[in-house]
Amino acid sequence: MEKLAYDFYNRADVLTIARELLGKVLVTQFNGIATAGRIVETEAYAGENDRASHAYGGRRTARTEVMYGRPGTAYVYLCYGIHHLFNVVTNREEVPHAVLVRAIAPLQGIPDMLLRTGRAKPDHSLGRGPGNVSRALGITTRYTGWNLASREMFIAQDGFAPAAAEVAVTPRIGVNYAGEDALLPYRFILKDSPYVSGKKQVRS
DNA sequence: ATGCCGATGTCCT
DNA sequence: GGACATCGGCATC
Repeated sequence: MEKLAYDFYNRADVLTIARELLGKVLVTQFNGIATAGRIVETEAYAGENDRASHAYGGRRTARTEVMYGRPGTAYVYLCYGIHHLFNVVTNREEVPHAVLVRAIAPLQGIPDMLLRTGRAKPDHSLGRGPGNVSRALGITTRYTGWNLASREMFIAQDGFAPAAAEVAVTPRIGVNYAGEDALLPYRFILKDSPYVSGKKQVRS
């Protein structure tokens, strides 16, 4: 597998990056435990002009500072006091764009993912939803600011590339507070993946 | 299948 | 004090 290079993240169009992250592989190797999953759902957050973004209006806090930093770093923050949500910082420095990874299809280290998430058997909930993604991969806020080309945490390409017909675009989840920006088509999913988050999922 | 609820760090008013 | 890029469990239909 080939790690995504700096130039992949250092681009101006966060929507293109969010779309292209579909099918890529997110890998963690913390404490010698290797786990990996294929990204099947992403959301773009377009920084200062996006009401749904933590950086809306150019807001800078200790938490959001990494979004203003180097493209290709991890922005991990705590949501609702419980869930660690994993994002990829994009665009050049000082432009706080990011892509939230909302779901993965588990590829490697499934027994360790089960241990981390307290499940007995793998099912479609294992990598579904941004909180579950981080739990399965062992990602916590201590890894915010980490380079995504590091040995312990990176995104790679293994040759899988979804066709345009397999990709759907929808509004983002859980951003109703963002007014009109909640309607923007900034969420990208692999249509047929059972791991994609959202309301209706029947099979197990 | 749908809905309510509790958990609870960070940021804002 | 309240809202928030959520989740899982339980109650109810």
